[in-house]
Amino acid sequence: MRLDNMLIAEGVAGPEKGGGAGAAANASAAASGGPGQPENTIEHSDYRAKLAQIRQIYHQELDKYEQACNEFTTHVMNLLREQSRTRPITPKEIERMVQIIHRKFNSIQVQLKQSTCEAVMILRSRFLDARRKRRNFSKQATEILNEYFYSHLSNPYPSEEAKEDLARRCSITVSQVSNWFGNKRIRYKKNINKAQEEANLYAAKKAG
DNA sequence: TTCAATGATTCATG
DNA sequence: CATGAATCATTGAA
Repeated sequence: MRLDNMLIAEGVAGPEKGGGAGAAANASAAASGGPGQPENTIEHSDYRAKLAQIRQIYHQELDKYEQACNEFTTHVMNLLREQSRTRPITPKEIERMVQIIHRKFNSIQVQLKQSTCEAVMILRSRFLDARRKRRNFSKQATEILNEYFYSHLSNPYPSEEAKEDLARRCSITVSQVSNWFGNKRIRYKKNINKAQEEANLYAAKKAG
């Protein structure tokens, strides 16, 4: 079942009791290619804490259902035993009854797995989104980038080498340099008036 | 707490 | 694939 694999892969659900056949977990770890560096440690432990919380709730609910299922089963068995005094009841009939009950509770558990799976997916996407870990660049870094931008205002498109150089000097990645220039260009164009002050500022700085 | 600035992502284009 | 545009999510100052 896909749901089980998913939950197991996230460490939410343990192996099925009774020794289910273990299916190969296909790693869907699509490396984002970009600056998705595994710069965790703190972030990651936070992630795992929340994952553990989900796991705890999951097992809690699972136990609850299992217990309820057992209770209900014995209850029904007792009823059947009473009835057996007034009419014949075959073992087949009892077995069928038990199966029906188990199927019902099983479908409830599937729902539980589904909602747990959903919660894990949401948690994952939230932690995978780098926009949530945004930090502003250092003052000097923006200084360097602005200096380049305004001294190449007629053609603010740094070559790959220039990007690498800027990245090195700013202690950021080339992707971040590209992002910065992408944002800068469009935001400069958006209101030239205000940006003009900045342009003058950097022009003066260069002259001085 | 509000809000502009800002870094990152998504989507369309060529 | 690089870019522009729109949008998202966080930061930092008012």
